[in-house]
Amino acid sequence: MLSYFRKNIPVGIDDCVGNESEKEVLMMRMYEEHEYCKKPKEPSRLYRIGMFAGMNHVTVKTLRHYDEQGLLKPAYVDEESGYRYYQVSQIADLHQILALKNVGFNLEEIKEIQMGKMDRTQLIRKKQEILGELSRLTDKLAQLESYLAGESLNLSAPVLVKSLPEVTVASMQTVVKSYDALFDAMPKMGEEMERLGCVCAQPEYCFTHYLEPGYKEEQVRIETCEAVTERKEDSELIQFKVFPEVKEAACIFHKGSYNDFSKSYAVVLKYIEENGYEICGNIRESYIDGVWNKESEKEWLSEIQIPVCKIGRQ
Amino acid sequence: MLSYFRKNIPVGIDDCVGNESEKEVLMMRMYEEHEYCKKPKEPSRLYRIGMFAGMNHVTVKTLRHYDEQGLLKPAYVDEESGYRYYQVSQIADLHQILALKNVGFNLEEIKEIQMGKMDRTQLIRKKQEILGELSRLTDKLAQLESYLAGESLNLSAPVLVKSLPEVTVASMQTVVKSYDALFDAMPKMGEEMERLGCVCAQPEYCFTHYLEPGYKEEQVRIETCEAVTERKEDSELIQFKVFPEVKEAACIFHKGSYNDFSKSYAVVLKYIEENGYEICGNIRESYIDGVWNKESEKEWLSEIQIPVCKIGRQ
DNA sequence: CTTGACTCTCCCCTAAGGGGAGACGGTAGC
DNA sequence: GCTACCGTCTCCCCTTAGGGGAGAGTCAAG
Repeated sequence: MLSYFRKNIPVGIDDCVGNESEKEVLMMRMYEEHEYCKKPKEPSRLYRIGMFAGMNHVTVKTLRHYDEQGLLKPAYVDEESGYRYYQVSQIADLHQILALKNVGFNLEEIKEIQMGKMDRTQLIRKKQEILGELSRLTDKLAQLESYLAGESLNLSAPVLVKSLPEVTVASMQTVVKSYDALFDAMPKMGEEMERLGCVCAQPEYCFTHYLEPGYKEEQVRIETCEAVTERKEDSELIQFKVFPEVKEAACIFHKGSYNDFSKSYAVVLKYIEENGYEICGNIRESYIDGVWNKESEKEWLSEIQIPVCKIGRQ
Repeated sequence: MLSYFRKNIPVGIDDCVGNESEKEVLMMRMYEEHEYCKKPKEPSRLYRIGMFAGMNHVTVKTLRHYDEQGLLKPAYVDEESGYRYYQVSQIADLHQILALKNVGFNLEEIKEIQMGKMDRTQLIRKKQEILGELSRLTDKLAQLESYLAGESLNLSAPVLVKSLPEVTVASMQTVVKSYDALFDAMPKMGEEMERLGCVCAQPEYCFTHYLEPGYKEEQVRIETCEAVTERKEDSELIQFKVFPEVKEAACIFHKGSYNDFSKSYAVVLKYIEENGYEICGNIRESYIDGVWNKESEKEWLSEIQIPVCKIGRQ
């Protein structure tokens, strides 16, 4: 505590300077000689920005930015050179800013805190924010893990959880002997829809709705649906119905022949399990490209949509 | 699957168009009539950007951005109007982009993945990234909790963990009867340093180093240190030494009389405990503003620095 | 032909600074 | 007093993943 001797150095310029006399006092202090220090002209209690930055492990740019934002004004700014001079006691203020930034507050919020507009509720709100971010991040991690577990297989056909909007459809229930017979009834349905004056919705959305959960080898009860712009009169073959919105559905695109559907099912079901979801609705298979517009089976495209919800979150 | 009938629609334009014949084919398909749909001029397999965006729960801006970045080029762009047209099969590509984004990849990385520059190591690196972010976030949470626990007390004098750089000091060991006698030996030390030709380091750093851990009421062995530019010859009173860098030190600023030091100690020690640190070095008290330059005790400023390390991380 | 809904490009904006250019300021050595 | 060198100033552009809007052109329906 050698500076102990310097009792008679003029003091009291804690507030930011504004007039000439204050400036003079500050400059006097800057050039005051230490009792024994051999660098008499080095400012002793006022530091230029580079030194102040170095003392506090921050960059010059950062200090200038805080000055601009009004978070930490230098104790004194030379009018002609524009040089910023900082006091040692401002370390504490900077310290506070850095600590608040560490907790996740942004500069705007920190400024409000400085102005005293800070209460418990804001701290709690920030805590909620962090918790939310934390859960989002753990979700990401789980998905990444599932990618890592499944090799690159599911990188080209990834699972995405999205919502399915409400949709009005023309539907036709059938029981097909096997999955192969799935498309047999379709021509009839097309004719019937044309007869009833149906207009297809845009974008087109044509899918098979599996009416029973689980996998059965035969006697599969399904519903063939096509989105339409409005309900028409029900006929013997066709009923109109509205599917309510599905908040979350795990979806995967399947490219290629329908014989390989099981692979895509494996991927999406694994995803559901590994990411803490459970199936909470009947599965839809949406047909996008197929024999009607693609010559090669390899170009066929479908989407499997499985309504899910997070376990425990009902 | 009503579009089943449309077997004879020209196909095979999966690649992005470039020449005139391809364009014509595409436009043909756009204006193709459905068998039964009543909006014959509505494009059937090509969608404009708004529709394509709506189908996929993304914004138009996003699609345009992906186009610019080369992540998802529209299947066809009208040369005169500049309109972007998307194919249904591109939903799968968009799907992949969104899924990768969900896992935390940025657009640049996604582009690399699309180009096949993707291997397991990158997935693992991304996982490490997420884990790091996760631990940073839990740290934030812990600090926030400690703020919440301590009311607003420590918001004005927050604890910050930072590094202390290597420093060369002149030191003088003494045993003081009580903390009150701490400053008694200082004038002597100042004179001696002057005699030895010491030059104070800039910025000034003058502190008491407590040589024994724990708190003792009397017979405190301390070391008074002042940073200097270079070593000089040791004298009977003064030795020169180099403090190595301290990687992590929990620091707190203390404003006001030294009688209240215990309060600041309480705050910082609580912080250390609550944030999973432990003390791993001797405590320093750095004196910044004091009786030598401030009239009012309220303006005195000191900093308590406690070397710490994360428990378990050595 | 008009209207309204869509789309285009172009420009500026975000948070917290980073990087650099060109011009001064301050100090040290000669 | 001159020069070299470092520190600092302001000003400008850049980062991500798009958002907002202006002004102009397009598309389909009445």
